[in-house]
Amino acid sequence: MNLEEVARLAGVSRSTVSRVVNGDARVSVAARTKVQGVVREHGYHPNAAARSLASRRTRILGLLIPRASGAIFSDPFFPVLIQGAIDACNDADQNLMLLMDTDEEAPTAEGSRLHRRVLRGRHLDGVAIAASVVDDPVVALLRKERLPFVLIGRHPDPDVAYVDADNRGGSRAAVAHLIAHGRRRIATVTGPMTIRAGRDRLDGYCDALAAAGLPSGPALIGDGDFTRRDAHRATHALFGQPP
Amino acid sequence: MNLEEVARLAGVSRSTVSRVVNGDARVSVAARTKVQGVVREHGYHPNAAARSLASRRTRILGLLIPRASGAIFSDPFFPVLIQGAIDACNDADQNLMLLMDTDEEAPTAEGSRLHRRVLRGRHLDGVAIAASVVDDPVVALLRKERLPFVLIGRHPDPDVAYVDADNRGGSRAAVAHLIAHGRRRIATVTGPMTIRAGRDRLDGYCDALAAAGLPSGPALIGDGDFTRRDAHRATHALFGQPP
DNA sequence: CTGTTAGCGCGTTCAT
DNA sequence: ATGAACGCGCTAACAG
Repeated sequence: MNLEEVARLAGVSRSTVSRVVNGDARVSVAARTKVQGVVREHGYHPNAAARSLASRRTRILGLLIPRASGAIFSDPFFPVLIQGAIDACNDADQNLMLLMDTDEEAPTAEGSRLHRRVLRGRHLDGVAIAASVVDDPVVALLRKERLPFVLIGRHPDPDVAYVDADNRGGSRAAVAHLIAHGRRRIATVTGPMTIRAGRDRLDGYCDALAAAGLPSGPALIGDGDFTRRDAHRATHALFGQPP
Repeated sequence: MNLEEVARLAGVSRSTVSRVVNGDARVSVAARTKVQGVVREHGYHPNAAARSLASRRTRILGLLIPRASGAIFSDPFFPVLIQGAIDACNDADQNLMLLMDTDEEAPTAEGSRLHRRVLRGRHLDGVAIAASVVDDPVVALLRKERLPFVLIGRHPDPDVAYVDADNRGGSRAAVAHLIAHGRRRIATVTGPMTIRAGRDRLDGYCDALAAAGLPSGPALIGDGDFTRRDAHRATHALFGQPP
């Protein structure tokens, strides 16, 4: 069952069927009704490949996930991220392709096998990149290929689009909330200081304390690494208890 | 840059280039070398959509994930599953599309919007279904559409392909290991008895105890629900301690 | 508002 | 071993 057949059965041309299927307004009510009937009756559904070939859009978005450090396992952020990406795609009638490099294959300047297969094959309309390192070669590659992309997490280059949480502001707000409720001795467990989000959250904590004229200091700051386990340990340490 | 251009630059026909790209043996060494040179030099890569349209294969496999109960967040199994699926796809030069129904849209007999868009659009070569309920309507739908699929988790219908862990055997082996190391009073924390894997693991536990002539009983069996939190609670309860 | 006409880029016979 | 020719199913001008 394809456009041609539907057209024949409905007594119109392929173009008209295509217009109906794609919600083009320039179709008479009669023709539209007729076509919709045939479509429903025969369960017609457009072929994705043909559509992509003709329209030059795949309706597929990529989500590139780093393999490094098995982050996808330990960091509870990833399930949330993935679910969010799926939901957003569903809302936009797009599909989500999950991308991750092979074990041995760190991305190089020429691009990995994954890169060649997916990114260069014009398999995607665009790609979101989770947790890339700042000098990730993938940025340069995607640019050269003019494939739209967005980084998840701040990027220094002003020409690179990114989305990020307001880590500093959020942290500041959280601490300000405690202060507003009368707390005067507020501790924090940080993330790694090598990671932007870690620094920003600590900065926000310091912002709020400074604004309220409250003290901080090493005794109130525990080192964490964004894992549950380490947060547990660091919190016990802050309270002067064994873990 | 497409087949046509590569052919022109290499002084051969499109067919020959296609053969080289697809690893067809029936090409002279001279032609092959020449074509490969042009391909590398100009960074040619076949267009996925055109390829799919002509070959009727997309090189995309789907992984259908249930939305129910936010399992993707709480169950550590999903990140592992996803990573495994990606790796397997990479190894087979396939791509992975992640599928999940919208919030409001439980799968019905006619199929959800997701279903229509992806499954019927012949967007996939096949699909793996994670944690479907036994009477999931998706099974009947996929069958009717002749889209290859496999369930993750046992399914009663003998005509339905599935993969599953040997829950009973694994559980039995674990308990037998403890017994072999001299333990005589062995407790377990179960999963929900409404779930096949939960029952099977409890059965395996009982198998091993019975084989060794060791006792079990309510005092040694804690009720869990596969969440970390509940396992924690149940374990404390088994030891007669507050959680 | 509708139909006709060209492609989109590639796989695949079928001759040669 | 190679090339010509057709078709995959659809979108997008264009003309009417």
